[in-house]
Amino acid sequence: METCFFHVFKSGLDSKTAQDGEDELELGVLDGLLDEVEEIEDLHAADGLASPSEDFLLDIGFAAKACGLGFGPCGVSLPRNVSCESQSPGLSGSSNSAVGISESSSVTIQENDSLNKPATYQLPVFRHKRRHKMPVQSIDLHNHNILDDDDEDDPLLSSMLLNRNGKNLGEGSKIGASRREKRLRKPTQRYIEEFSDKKSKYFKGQEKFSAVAAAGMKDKRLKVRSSDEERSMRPGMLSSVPEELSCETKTLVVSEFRARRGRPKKQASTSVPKLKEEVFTSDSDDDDDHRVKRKRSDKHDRRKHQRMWTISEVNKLVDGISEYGVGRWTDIKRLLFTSSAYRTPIDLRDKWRNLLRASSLQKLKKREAEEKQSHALRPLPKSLIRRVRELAKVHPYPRERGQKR
DNA sequence: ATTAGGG
DNA sequence: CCCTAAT
Repeated sequence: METCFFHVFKSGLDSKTAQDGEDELELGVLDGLLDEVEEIEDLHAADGLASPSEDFLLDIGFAAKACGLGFGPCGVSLPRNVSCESQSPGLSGSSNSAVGISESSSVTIQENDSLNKPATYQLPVFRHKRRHKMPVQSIDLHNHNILDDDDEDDPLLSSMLLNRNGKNLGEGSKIGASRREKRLRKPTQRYIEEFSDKKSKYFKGQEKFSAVAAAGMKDKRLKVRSSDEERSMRPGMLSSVPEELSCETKTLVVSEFRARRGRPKKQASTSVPKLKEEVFTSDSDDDDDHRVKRKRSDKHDRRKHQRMWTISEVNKLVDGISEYGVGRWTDIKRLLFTSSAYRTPIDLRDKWRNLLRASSLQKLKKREAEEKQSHALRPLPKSLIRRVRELAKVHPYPRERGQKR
């Protein structure tokens, strides 16, 4: 079974990377299509050390390992790969875009659906309860399951996740119960807040774990919210954590309610009546849509939700700027970032600003000792930086062009 | 509605 | 990232 996946995926990736190696522009063009695949490819482009097949081998290794260990989720890990694999050929093949992604993604989920039953590992008591209640909220629950698997087996985490699921059940219908049930019924909006907070804190404390996970098993799905942690990671790893992937998939799956989540538009969604589904999606999702709820918590930490800019994204941005010019951010967003719901035009501009700063900064610093440290801060490939610098020369950008001493 | 600039 | 002022 694995071999099959491996074969297809490898071939797809290989062709992909081959193109990449040949022409840099090609990459830019292809970038517009898919993020997930590109993520991988760019990773290779960036560190140039790991070969695609090697990387994937690790992935498979992980999947196999998970299966061997008797974790239910193997059914989940694999389809994951399937999704990737099914996308790459389409990508190299023709100019399909968001549609293609959506299709393959949904397929992935469906596959999960069928294979997913054993996905509840480490769920002693709740497992039964959950199965009883499964019928109605099947979709949502499955989402959770996927998440659970993604987050690896962790006592604390899984317990938290458990509570999450439990909460859903509680809301779906009252369940009779034991001591634990006490916890289950409680979780209200308040709890949700608490949870998200705890979650981020927890992750901060677990740098080692995540690092190991990212490096050891190359678990691309391991999602990290706290930006601090990501910054502290080494460049290679950093680029190997495509947050978009999981989010994209999720978003597509729940596309029904997906109207506009998170920040994309901030004006409209304030006084919209909340559907019951929304409750679920809100907790099934990450901290993204917390802002919508207008609570104190999101009031003071504004940049709570941040997505790391992957090199592929930066690439796209630079391409867009060189194509349409500086200042045409809406266009760039529309044409090159259609697949990513987040990343508003403003974000693009901000990123560009930062890029300029970074490039000019790097130009000034030539010390090797500095380079070591700075290397950790910016995994940006030289070619990219070069392009940024060129664009910086051509396009005058207020403030930044002035070259702060 | 978009963009520039600043926090 | 977020917010605000200016277009």
